[in-house]
Amino acid sequence: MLDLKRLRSDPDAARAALERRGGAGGLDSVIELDAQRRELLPQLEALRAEQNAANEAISAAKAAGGDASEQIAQMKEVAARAKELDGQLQAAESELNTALALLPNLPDDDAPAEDTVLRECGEIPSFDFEPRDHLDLAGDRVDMERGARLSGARFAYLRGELVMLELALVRWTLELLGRNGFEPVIPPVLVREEALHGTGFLPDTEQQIYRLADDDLYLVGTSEVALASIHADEILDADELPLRYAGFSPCFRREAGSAGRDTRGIFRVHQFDKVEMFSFVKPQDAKEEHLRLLDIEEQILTALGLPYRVVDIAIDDLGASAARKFDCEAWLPSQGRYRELTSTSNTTDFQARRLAIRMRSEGGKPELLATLNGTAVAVGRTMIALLENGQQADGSVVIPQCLADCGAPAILAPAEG
RNA sequence: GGAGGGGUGGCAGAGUGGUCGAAUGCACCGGUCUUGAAAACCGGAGUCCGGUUUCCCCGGACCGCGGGUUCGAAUCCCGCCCCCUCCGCCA
Repeated sequence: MLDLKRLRSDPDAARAALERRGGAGGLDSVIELDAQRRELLPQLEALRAEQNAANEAISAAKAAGGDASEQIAQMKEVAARAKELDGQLQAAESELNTALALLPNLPDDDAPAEDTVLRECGEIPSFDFEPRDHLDLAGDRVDMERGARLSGARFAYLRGELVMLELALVRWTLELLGRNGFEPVIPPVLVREEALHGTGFLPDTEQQIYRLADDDLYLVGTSEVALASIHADEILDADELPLRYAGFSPCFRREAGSAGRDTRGIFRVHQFDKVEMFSFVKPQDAKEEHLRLLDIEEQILTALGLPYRVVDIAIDDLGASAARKFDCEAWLPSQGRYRELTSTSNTTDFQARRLAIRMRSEGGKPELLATLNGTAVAVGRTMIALLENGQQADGSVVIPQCLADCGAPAILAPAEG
């Protein structure tokens, strides 16, 4: 959510920023509704003041044993008018809130108009054989057929050695993040609407989200939702910032509208596990923290021996809450191209405002802080990259030593059959 | 799932229709006293929204959240959320 005061005092700057991300249409109605509200509010407050004064007089009269029936009769009318005004005000406010919630975050000045590759790192492997894709390499350790039989398309059983690989990957990642100040968290993945609204996924991406039929709860598409909400309605001590969390949880996405895309294997599935980084920082530290999250993502990819590139994401591809976003894309030999593995966003005060997360500096007033998120490891996609880049001519896969040290098999046997 | 109890300021805890934004205690921040400290005493202090001579004052809102009754609601009524206890069930 954007700062209404800033929109009011400098609408042109906001309009210019919103136009960069493809339309400032909603802004005008916000400003109009705000003006409406600001006209009604003082009227209502004047009536309330009148009521308050009368209430004092009435109770004084009654205490003195006098009669206040005339004044009470008068106040009846005032109360009726106040009620009517209040109705109008609430209608205006609710429209205003809806309109305001539809506005995305203002993009960072540095966010580019086009996707921009910042760098390519690591060595793209060259094979003296035709590289297999992850599904061929995994065999029935990624069991799509039975997954589909159980739950439908885009679901899979992960089996055998790959389970141990996942656990090692998660363990290794959480330890690395722990050294970087992130507290591990396993959050609820079933959340109320407020949490999704607060993080900007609603009303923006409804069609991507699973909703329970009987319980006003939603399955999260990322633990970002739960991590952001961990401090909702709190005023944090500025001295204890930054606060960093590493969430580990399954993620659920409907993938509506992506029919026919990435249908093979587990690249795009309805359920996957992910380790997510989330930071609460002072506003002035947000950009630096963003680079820090990106750096950790790169450290992870580098340590796993995966060739990757970093993309500065175009303004029109930013999610509603992001002011700027970097993706890390790993090289997939079977596709001969880079594909998204991780992503980090600076959401500035957009989520903090919606979730009412503030900080207080020594002796100061509460002020909004900034939130940032970044993928540490999207397990499914990372395993794809590990399999495909680590494959050998016989179909076996060499797993990085750091993961073997955490309990992964050092070498995955060739798939059977 | 059944039965009951409860959500009040940073914490504890009064308050069941009328000067209640809210007693009191603790904690906190000033000040007096003291060589210094403690104690004692005096004073201050919440959040949000408007206005404004922009933190100086004025108005409004906030006693879990949202409605309702009333001239007037922390207090009465309804719905929701959360916490606790007991029973049942369960990994």
